[in-house]
Amino acid sequence: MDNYDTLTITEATAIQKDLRQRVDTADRPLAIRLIGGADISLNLYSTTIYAGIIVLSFPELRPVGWSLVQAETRFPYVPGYLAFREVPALVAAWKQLPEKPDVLVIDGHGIAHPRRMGIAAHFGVETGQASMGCAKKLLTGSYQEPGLAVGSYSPILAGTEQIGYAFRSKTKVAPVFVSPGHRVGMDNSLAVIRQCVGRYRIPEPTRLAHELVNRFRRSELAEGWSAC
DNA sequence: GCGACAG
DNA sequence: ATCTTGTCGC
Repeated sequence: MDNYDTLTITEATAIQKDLRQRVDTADRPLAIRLIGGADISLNLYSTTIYAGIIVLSFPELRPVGWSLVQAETRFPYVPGYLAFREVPALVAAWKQLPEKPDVLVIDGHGIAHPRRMGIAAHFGVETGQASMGCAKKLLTGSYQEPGLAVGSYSPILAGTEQIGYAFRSKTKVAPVFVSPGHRVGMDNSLAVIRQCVGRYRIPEPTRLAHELVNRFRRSELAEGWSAC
C-alpha cells in the first residue's frame, strides 16, 4: 500500500475504485494565496524520474520556491494508470515543501478519467490536499470545440456526466483540459485555471513545473527544496 | 472484435 | 515523456 511498483493492473484498478469513494469534488469558495504546479521529467527508456513542484504567489504567479526529487519507478506508463508511476515521487516532493500551496495543479487529468481517478484526484485523496488536473490531451470523454477566442470553454462529457472542461488558454490554439482533483469543484477548477494563464498555451503552474523538472533532469538544478 | 489511449 | 530545425500562419 506504500509501494506501487509491483501492483498488477487488476490491483491498481481496485485501488482506484476505492479512492474514488473518498474524492471531494464539491465547489466551494477558494481563498488562494499560493498555488503549486507539479510535473515529472524522464529520459526515454529510463526508470529514473525527476519530480518537481513549483510554488507561485497568487494571483501574481511569481515563483516563491520549489521542491525537486529524483526517484525510481518500476510501474510502466499505462494510459489510465499514470498515478501509480508518478504519484510516489510527487508525494515525496510535496512532503519536502516547508509551506504548502493552497491548490496544486498537476500535469494530467483529475476526474476526467475512465474511473474518475486520474493522477490529480489520486494525489489529492492520498495527501488530503486540494488538487486539480490540467492536461494537454483528452484521455476519456468528449467535448464540443470551444469558441476560438481565449477564455472560451466547453464541458467534457462522459455520457451525461460532466467530468471537466476544455479550456481555450490562447486564441486559435488547441485547448487544455482541466478537471477537479480533490477538494476542488468543477467550476472551481475552471476559475483557477482562468487566473493562471500567462502568455503561453500551458497555464503558468504546470508550464513552470515542466521547465523546472527539465532543468533538474539536465543537472542544472539540485535535488531538495529551494526558495526563490 | 475494433479503436482509443494523460505522461 | 524525450529527441530537434526549419517553417507556416497570424
